[in-house]
Amino acid sequence: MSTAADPPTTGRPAPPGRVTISDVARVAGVSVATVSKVVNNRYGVAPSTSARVLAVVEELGYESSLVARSLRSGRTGVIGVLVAEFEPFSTELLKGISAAVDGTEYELLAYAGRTDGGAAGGWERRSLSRLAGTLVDAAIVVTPTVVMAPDVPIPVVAVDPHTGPEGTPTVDTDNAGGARQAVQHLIDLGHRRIAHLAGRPDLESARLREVGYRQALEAAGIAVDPALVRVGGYRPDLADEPTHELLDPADGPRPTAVFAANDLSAIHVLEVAAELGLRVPEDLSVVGFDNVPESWGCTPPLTTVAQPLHHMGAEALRMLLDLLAGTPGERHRRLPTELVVRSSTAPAPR
Amino acid sequence: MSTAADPPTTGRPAPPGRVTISDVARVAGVSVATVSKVVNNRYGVAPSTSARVLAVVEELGYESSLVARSLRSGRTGVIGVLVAEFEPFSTELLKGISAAVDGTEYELLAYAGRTDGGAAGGWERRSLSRLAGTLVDAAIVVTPTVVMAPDVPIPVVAVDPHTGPEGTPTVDTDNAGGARQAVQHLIDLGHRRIAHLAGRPDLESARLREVGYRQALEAAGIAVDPALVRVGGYRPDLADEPTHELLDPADGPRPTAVFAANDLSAIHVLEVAAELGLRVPEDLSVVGFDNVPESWGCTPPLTTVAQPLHHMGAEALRMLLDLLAGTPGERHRRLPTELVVRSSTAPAPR
DNA sequence: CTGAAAGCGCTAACAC
DNA sequence: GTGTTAGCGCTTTCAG
Repeated sequence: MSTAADPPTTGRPAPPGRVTISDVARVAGVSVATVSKVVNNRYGVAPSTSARVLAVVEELGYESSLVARSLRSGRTGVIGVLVAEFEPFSTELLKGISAAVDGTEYELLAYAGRTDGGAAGGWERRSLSRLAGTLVDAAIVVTPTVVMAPDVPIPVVAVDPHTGPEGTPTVDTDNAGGARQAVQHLIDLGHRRIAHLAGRPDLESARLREVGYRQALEAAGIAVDPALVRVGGYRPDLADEPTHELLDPADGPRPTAVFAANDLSAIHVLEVAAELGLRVPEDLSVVGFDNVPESWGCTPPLTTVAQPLHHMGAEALRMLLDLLAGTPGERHRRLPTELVVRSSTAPAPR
Repeated sequence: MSTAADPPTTGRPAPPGRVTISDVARVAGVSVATVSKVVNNRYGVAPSTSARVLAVVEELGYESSLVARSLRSGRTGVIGVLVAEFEPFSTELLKGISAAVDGTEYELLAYAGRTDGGAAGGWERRSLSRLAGTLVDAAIVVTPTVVMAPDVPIPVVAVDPHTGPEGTPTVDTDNAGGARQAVQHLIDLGHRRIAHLAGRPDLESARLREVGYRQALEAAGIAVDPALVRVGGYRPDLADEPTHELLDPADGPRPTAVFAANDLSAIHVLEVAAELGLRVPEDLSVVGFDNVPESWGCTPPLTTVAQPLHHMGAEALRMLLDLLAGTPGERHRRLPTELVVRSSTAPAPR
C-alpha cells in the first residue's frame, strides 16, 4: 500500500460484500441450481419456490456476475468496442454505436487496454484475446493497426483499419477523395505552397490522405515539395516538432497553407501558428480531417473534411448485428466525406 | 431489423478458436500451472522452461482471458466507468478519465448496461452488481439516480449523483451557482420573462439548477411564473413538447429568453425556435448548461454554463486511485462553473 | 522446479 | 420439481 497507483498484489480470492448466487440459495433454502433456473426463467420450478427465491433476490439485491455467467455459458449479450484510447474520434463513433444499439438486446462495453507495453501484435490483438469469447459476443475494433487474426472466435467489424478492407468486415470513408477535396479547396483559393502534416504511417487512412494530397497537387500541376511533408502522427504531442519545422523553416519559404491529416493535429497547427505570431487564415490557411466536435470550437473554427462519425458507428453496429444473426451483408461499407468550410482557410496571401 | 438483433440462445459452452492456457500447456509440454507461473512472472520456473513456454505463447498468440483470471484472482487491474448511455456528457468525462489513467497500472472499461427494463434499483445498481468484484477493481459511476448501497464491495466514486454528496465519494460542480450566473446574465441583458426548461426531476443537478434559476429571479425582484417552467428531462426527445408549450403558448406572452437545464435540450430549443420562425438571439435568447462540444457547433453557438468535464473525470479518477491505495482524501470535490457567452444571447427585444 | 488439485460464481446436464 | 455433478479458464496452495 505504498505507491499510489500500484495495484496491490493481494491474493484475496473474492472481495467480500458481494452477494453471490450461493448467498441467495442459502437464504432461500434452495440449491444454487434452482436459483439459477429462477433467475434465468427456466421451466420446471414451482411457482411458490420461484416467488420465494425472487423475494430473496430482491431483498439481497442480487445480480448475477457478468464474468461468472459468461465464463460458463459462453454468451453475454454484450458487444465490445475496442479502442486504443478515449479520444474525440473514438468517442464520436461510440455515440453513434450507442444510439444504434438502443432497442436491441445487446449492451455495450468499451475497452481501452493498455497500449504501451504490448510489443508484439498490437493492442487490438491483445484486447480481443482478453475479451473475445469470454466477455463479449462480438466486437467493433476502432482503427486497428495490425491485421487481425482470421481465427478470432467472435464476429468482428473494423472501423478505419490499418490494412484497408481486406480480411475483417470494414467501415471506412473515402480518405483519398476527402484529402483531394481539402487540397483542391486550398488550390482554388490560390495556394501553391501547401504543406501536409501526415498521420500515423502505420494507418491506411493516413497513407490514403497523403495519396489524395499528392494527387490533388499533381492534377493541378504543382510539384510535391518533400520539405513540405512531415509526419505528425495524428497526435498533438507528436505533431509539435514537425509543425515547427513546417511553419518556421530553417531555409526556404514557409508554406501558405497546411493540410493536416486529422483535426487534432490541425488544431495543434493553429496553436503553433499563434505562438509564432502567424494569423490564421490571413497568413496561413489550415485544413483538418474528421470533423470532430473539437474542430468547431477552436479559434478560428476549422475548415475540415467531415467523416460521418456517428453514422460510421451505427453502420459498424448494423454489420455486426447481421453477422451475429448469421445474415451477413456487404463486407465493406465506404461512407462519403464532405468538405466543411469554416474560418481557417482564406485566399493565399500574395 | 426486427428480430434480427435477438441474440441466439445457443448453449455452446465456449466459442472455438480461442487459445486457452491449456492449449499453450499442451503444445509446450508442461502443465497449466507452469504456464500460469510463467505468464505471471512467478518465481520458481527454470529459465529453459520459461523460454519454451514464452515461445509457445508468442506462437499461438495467447493472452489470458480477463474473465477467467478475474474470477479466480479477484483483481483485474481494470477500472470501470458506468454510464447509462454514451452521450456527450459521459463521453467528455471519459476523455478526462482516459487521459488521467494514462501512466497508471490500470485499464479502462466503460459499460452502458441496459437501462430500460431494470425496474428496481436503477441501472447503476445493476451494472455495479454485475461488474463489481469480478470484472473491475473500482468504478466511477456517472450520474447515478439512486442512492448507492453502502456495502458495494469495491471503491466507487460518483460523478454528479442524484443525491448530492452524501454516501459515495463525489465529484460535482456548483449547479445552483452556475444556474444563477446564467439567469443573471439574461437579467443583465434586460430579460424579464425568462423560461426554464428543467432537467430530470430525479437528478440532484437538475433540482439545483432550478433552484439557482429561482434564486436569481427572486434576487432581481422578478416573480417566478409557473407557466414558464417546464420539465425537459435533459433530452431532446423529452424536451420537444414542453419546448413547444413554452415558445408557442396557448395564452399569455411568449418568454424572451430560455434557460435550459443542459446543452442538449438548449440545442433543441434552438431547433424549435427555428421551426417556429423565431430568430435567435434577436427574438429569443437561449442559455444552456454543460458546455459539451455540441454547444460550440450549433447555430448560433450557444451561450452556456461550462462545467470542467475533463477535469471532473480526471478528479474522479484521482479520488478512486486514492481509495484504491488506501489513502482516501476528501470525499467530495466541487468544481466551479463558468459562464461562456457566445451568440445565442442578446439584449431583450423591447 | 513442476504438476495435481481445489475452487472463483455460475449454468447445463442429468439424477433423484 | 429439485438437487447433484461437472466443468468454463484461470491462479494458487501444496505435494512430489
